[in-house]
Amino acid sequence: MTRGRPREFNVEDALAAALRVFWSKGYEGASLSDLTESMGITRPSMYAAFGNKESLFRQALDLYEREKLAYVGEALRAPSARGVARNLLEGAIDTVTGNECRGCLRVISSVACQSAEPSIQEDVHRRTESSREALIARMAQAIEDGDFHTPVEAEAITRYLLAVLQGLSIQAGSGATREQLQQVAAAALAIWPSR
Amino acid sequence: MTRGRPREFNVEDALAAALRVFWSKGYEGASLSDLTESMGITRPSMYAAFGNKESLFRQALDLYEREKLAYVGEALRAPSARGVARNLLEGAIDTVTGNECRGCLRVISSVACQSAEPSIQEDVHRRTESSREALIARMAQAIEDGDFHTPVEAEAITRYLLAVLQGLSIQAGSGATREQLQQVAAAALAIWPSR
DNA sequence: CTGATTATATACTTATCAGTACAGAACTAG
DNA sequence: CTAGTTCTGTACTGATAAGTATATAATCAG
Repeated sequence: MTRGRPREFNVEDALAAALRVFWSKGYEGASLSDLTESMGITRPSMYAAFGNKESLFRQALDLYEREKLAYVGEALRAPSARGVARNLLEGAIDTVTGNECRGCLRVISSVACQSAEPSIQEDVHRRTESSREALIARMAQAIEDGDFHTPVEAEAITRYLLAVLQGLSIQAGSGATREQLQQVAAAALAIWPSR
Repeated sequence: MTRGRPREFNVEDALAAALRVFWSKGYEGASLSDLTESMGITRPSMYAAFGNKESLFRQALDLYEREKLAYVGEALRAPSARGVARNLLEGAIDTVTGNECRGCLRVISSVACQSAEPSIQEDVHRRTESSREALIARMAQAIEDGDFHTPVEAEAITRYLLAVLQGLSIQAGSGATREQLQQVAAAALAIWPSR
């Protein structure tokens, strides 16, 4: 029951193109001209389909989390804290080096939106915090399970692991190769203090 | 022997003000109006004293490295790899939480200059690489000294430590407290594989 | 075929960007 | 004092930013 002239472009494809632009240039660095050119649509079509630049960015973040951060939820289901850490490290390396854009869009956004509208910063912050809470809960369970050789606090070990993962994103964005990042992950896992 | 009308502002103070603006907003997020307002000078005065926005940014980076990254050079002179790691972690926490701006300007710049002029990206990249080379050399020495309990490669352990440090910067920028970051550092040091 | 509806393309709006022209002000050299 | 030099403030430049008005094109309901 669609009335009126039908849309001539595919919304998902256009959103995927916008995601690539935001991923490589950041929210503020991506101009509407950059975006609409990559999306293959005109400016009014973008506004009609996605609202405005901020809304387009949020929808691109949603797509990113659905398509590129799915590994996080799976990683948490590993049977041990070591398995969680290994899965997260491997998944992060895949994501930050396995696409045409380097680095993690969430990490990029948490840094590169410092001068953007507060609503954008809050959105990015909320997403980051929600993942951290989930990882803290998983680590608390691992502590209860007796996974750790040494006494650790759930938040501290979580923030430590997140720091390594964030560092992988930074280094990927600065040109580190997949092999170099795999050595980092191997070093981190070699000293990881749990089963 | 200065001829002509004397400058009415202090160049170092103005540069320090510009540094704070770049630090909090990034290179592209900092507009000339933001900069000159914080510096307390007019636009032509800025251009006369510093050249242009890019040159101002480079000089601000120079000032940042002189004043805020001095701890890196000192940290490398610790007698053991563990001492180097501890000093770098402590120095990083001081720098990323001890100023009115949060995070490390170098890390911020390596992410937030993705859509800036290539010459800026190259400058930031070169500075980052130079620090990494120095740390790799120090770790190679530590390996030769027999500091490490387990076999490690200098570049891998360097990139691992840098990843933790970069993660501290990201988390500071996202609102983590000094105490939270100190727990991360403590966790990293507790499992650090050398004397 | 007609009318309502929705999408498209062109061309516009206002605001802001980095950078500068120019006139006048403040100093030194003589 | 005057002449030369350098800095300051106002007001501008052209380019680009995000967002939109308007006319037209393509569909559906009747």
